[in-house]
Amino acid sequence: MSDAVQPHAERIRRTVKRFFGHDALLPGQAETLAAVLEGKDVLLISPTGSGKSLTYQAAGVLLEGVTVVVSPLLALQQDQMAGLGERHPELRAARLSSAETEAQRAQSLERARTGELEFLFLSPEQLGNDEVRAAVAALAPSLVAVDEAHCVSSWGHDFRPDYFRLGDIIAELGSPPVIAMTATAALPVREDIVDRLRLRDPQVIVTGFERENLALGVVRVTTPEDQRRTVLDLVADGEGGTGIVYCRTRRSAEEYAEDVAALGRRTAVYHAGLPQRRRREVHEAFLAGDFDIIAATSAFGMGIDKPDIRFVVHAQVPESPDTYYQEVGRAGRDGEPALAALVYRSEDLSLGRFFSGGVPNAEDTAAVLRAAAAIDPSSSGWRRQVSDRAGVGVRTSARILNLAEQVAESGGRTGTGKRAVAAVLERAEAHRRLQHSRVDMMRGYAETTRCRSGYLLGYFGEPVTRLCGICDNCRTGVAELAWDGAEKSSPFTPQSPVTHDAFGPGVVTDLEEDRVTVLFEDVGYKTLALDLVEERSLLEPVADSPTSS
DNA sequence: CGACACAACCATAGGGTTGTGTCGGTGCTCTATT
Repeated sequence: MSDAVQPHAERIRRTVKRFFGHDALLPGQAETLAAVLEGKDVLLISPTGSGKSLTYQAAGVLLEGVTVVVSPLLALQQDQMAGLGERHPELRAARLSSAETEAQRAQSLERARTGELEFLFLSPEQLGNDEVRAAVAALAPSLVAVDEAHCVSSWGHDFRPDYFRLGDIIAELGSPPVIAMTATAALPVREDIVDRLRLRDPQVIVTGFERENLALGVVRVTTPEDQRRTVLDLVADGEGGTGIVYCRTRRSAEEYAEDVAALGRRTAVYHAGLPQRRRREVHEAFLAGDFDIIAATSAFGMGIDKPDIRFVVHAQVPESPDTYYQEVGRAGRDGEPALAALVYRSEDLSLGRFFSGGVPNAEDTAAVLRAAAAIDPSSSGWRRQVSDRAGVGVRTSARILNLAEQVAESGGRTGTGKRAVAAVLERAEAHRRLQHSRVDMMRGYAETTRCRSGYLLGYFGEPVTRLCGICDNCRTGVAELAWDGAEKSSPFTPQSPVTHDAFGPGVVTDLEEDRVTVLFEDVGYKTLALDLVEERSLLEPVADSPTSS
């Protein structure tokens, strides 16, 4: 046990025993709780089912005062509150959302004021509302827990821009310690979380990434007919086990649901186009074991904590290893063997590029920057006013404002002129390049002859010390040919800074015998052949700065 | 970016080719009607 843990160990142990009935803590929990007691921020990266909820709950109990829990989905908030209510009725929780009436909301705030509530659940959008934020700030919360914190990065850039404002919001809540929790986060996602939540010198705690019971595999197909048959064969091979078929479009999910049902499995379709009620029904029936197979879009995911999912088949390749790992991570939580099969047609990669392609146009950007400069930022509903005045939709407008803020933070050009507009657009372009490079990394995964597990672990910045032995490449023996053991005779080291002639500064994310993958600040992930890099000395290690030694 | 629907085209019938347009994922919240 580390020195930081020691002074608090007894108190932590007693609290966890008394409130949650556990004698021992799981990996990462004690460190997280000790750090929070020291007033530090924590980024906790830990698989689902490893006790992340208990960690923030115990932290909330250890710290006097109300804990604000930021959670992305209303359904998830409901699950968490129900779990608390069932197991720990003495730990009172409430939430503020659009599902509560004005009277209920007032009552919850009142209960929080009198100290009756331990936990208050909110979406980032609620906290983005001026009045709600002021009311929560008046409670002087002692802790902010951000659940599913990867959403900051995956949604904050465009889909749910309020995620990008959480840093400012937490400051307005009085800057209490923050626990950000997620199951997976590659380097740029961690950076987004730390930057956007404004975590102060956070303790980054990573516990077990590898899923030893998950057999990864890829089936390469060329025609749509081939693809369809392969998916259905994989489901049929599932030997009666429970599984998910992930599809990229609602339509494809509908079609596969029909085809799979024809195999005689109890099947349902799930996507965001279904009525709310139906979605809840399917979700609950699946957890209860009343469906065998769900054909779904990416809408089916967070909150699916079912231990005995035996396989996850991707009918089309997703847009990034980040998404892929999240989705396959739902299989085999019980530790029994599980299968993750990707049916890969390279044409499907283009959909990933389309979905991550949008960059705001120059006219909208200029209009929003002008409107923002003309309206007093402290006036209520500023963002709404800016959007109205600029004549640009709220979401686009919010995104442009977020981009402009990032430009300002990094010392870029501000104001309303041509060069300020260009700086905003360049920022958006840089993000688009990162997204597209993630698609390239997904292609790399699908086409690699390496151990698949090793490829993903490397992508997520984890040390690769052995072959998984159960992925398709390991089983056919091709992975062994590429494997050169844990020792790498490369001039580069994982996680170390480098600089490239054309791509600029970056960080080494992964090493193979003959190539190196670098995450560049401006262009995202690039995998470079080592012989070429050495021959032309394209890539130079950057000496460690004195501060980091 | 690419799949798909639909229309126009050729030319004396209807099926293939080419061109044009549309659509594609993830959720919160607010507001006005039933």
